[in-house]
Amino acid sequence: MTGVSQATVSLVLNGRDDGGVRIAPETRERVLHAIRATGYVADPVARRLAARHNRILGVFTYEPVFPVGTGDFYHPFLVGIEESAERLGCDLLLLTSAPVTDGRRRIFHDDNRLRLADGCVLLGRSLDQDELGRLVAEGHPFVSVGRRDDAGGPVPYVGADYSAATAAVVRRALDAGHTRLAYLGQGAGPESHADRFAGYRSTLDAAGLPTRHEPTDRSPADVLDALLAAEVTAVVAEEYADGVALAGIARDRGLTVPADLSILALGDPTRPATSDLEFTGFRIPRREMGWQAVEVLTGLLAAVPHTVTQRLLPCQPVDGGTLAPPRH
Amino acid sequence: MTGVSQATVSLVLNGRDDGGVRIAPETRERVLHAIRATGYVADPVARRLAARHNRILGVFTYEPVFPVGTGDFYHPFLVGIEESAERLGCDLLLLTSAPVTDGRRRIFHDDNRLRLADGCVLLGRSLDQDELGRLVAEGHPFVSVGRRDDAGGPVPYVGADYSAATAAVVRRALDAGHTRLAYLGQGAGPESHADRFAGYRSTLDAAGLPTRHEPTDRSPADVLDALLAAEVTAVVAEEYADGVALAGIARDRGLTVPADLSILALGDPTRPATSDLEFTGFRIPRREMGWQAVEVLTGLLAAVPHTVTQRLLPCQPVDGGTLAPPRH
DNA sequence: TCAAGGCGCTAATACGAATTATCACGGCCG
DNA sequence: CGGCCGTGATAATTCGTATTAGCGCCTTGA
Repeated sequence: MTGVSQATVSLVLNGRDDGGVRIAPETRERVLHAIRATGYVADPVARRLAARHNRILGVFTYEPVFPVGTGDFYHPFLVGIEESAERLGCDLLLLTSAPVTDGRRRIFHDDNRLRLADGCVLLGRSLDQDELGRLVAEGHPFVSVGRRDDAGGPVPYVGADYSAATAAVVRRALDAGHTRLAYLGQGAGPESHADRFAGYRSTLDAAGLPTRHEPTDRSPADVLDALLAAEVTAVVAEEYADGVALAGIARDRGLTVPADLSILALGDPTRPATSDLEFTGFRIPRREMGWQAVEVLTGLLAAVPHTVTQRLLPCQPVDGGTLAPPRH
Repeated sequence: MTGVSQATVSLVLNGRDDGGVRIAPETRERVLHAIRATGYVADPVARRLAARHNRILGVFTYEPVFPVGTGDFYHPFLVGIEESAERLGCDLLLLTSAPVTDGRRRIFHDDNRLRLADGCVLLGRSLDQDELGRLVAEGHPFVSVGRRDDAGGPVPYVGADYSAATAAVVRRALDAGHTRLAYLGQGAGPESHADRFAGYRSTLDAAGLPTRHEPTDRSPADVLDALLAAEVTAVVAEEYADGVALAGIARDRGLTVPADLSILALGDPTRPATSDLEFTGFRIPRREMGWQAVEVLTGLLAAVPHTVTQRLLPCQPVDGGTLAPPRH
């Protein structure tokens, strides 16, 4: 249309006028006019191949991206991620094609489109250690939402400070006069569980009080029996849903929460569970974690110096009504 | 590593053994071994450049993808889209980078990554007519979630049959004995509104009853006054939230819903609105619309013959408690 | 005896843009 | 008049893959 070469179009298209590049204003105008007339847009694929980046951020979740069963626990993270992406002019590639092998989604498979994106945000309660290690080893830029242990190298993350938040919850129970507290949950496995347990244990240790760990592989009724037998007066529940179940069975037995038993929830519900109780505990800054994850990732991509790539955000305390002084 | 050419690797990588392609089993094994050893994965960008498609579906929303303010009205659509995409082994590209110009997001801008995807799902109450026309004209494969009028050509869509669903709701009111019904809402503009109004009007026309259209640009109080003055006994509310507002003001005036006034809601809430009433009306098959949208799109892409590209799905009636026979 | 085809593989090319080295052309200087 | 420089543009190369037309040798059938 304009009689110029492909190179010239490229230069005009990208508004280049820096070092060494010179286009006569008249020519530039002619090309721009043709671009507008035809609505020409550079093929993003070819562009990416040549330029090595394309402002696309991958989002990989170990759970379905738009969850149904998990009661939308992950939704706020995605809201935050989207808001950041929009602000930064990035598109999001949801890696939904990852096949489920051996009961879990895998990032690396024989047609993964991971590298189509400049970098990647990882989401999920527990990330596969091998895959994480491989991401680190191969130098893929990525950020985990949620703290992760090293995997052959430091893992960039934006997590919630479960340890501090749990410690704060436990201290509130201590302040209320409790001396026999139990931790209800795994307390191990995913970092988020281990961190909570660490916060629980260290606070009680510091207070010189005994700890008690109640696993969740038994029925709530059995758990309650064990707790009562041990004269426990306050329980911190790793999972909101476990707290709800315990409260339910306690009520069935004629016990009142919190008068007879205080129950504290360490975070928002990850499994669907409804209760008319509002639990004392804390709220996870999920949206903010999404924001900052994208921030860290783009910082990584742009190699911005002094970017802190491991961040723990504080959780917001929730008063609720499930903590009361112990009976004597 | 194996001493073979790039072409051979490509052939082995893609498991080609069809027409004309022959690789010695021994060679194939050697290459496969090297691939496994190095964890080599073909660059999806280059692959796309050569193959012209990449199993990536674009998702463009005229509202934020992960909405907060709209009370997650769009969430179920996305759930359906994701489920289909996962089943089909497709990734989703959320076109979040679309800039907002003149108060609305635009698909076409000077760096749109639309063509990176094989096709595109469009979501939103009202799609820009010009952009829709351009998509049709340029032959971009796409599907709209929600029925759309032609835009210089037929628009592929998967919509809800608002017209039929509204007609059914109105007929229920007629069966209950109502003869003076009003339509509360725009009744025009987006296709979804126009369709509802068409269902309302045609049903009353067929019954030989008068129609009454109450716009929403006045306060609920004024609306209620007008309705009572006209001795209207049943109102169909285009928007759930408008129904809630009307019910609220009616209650303030000492009226009872539905004894004094029946209020029917034409679909799920699109704006946040809470009410202790469960409205009689219908439910939009949002998740299913998402499923089928992806189905239509992939049908379009694969040029599957006899694919119906314009589909209207039935809405599910909801009984609720806001319809009662009129007082005499 | 010879054309036709089978065999396993590779060289070359296409995909569409970004980038860089280089070109032709005047004008200016000494 | 030759050399130099600033101009404005382009040819050529690159990115990493998919695809195709052959390569030379050997077997087969007529």
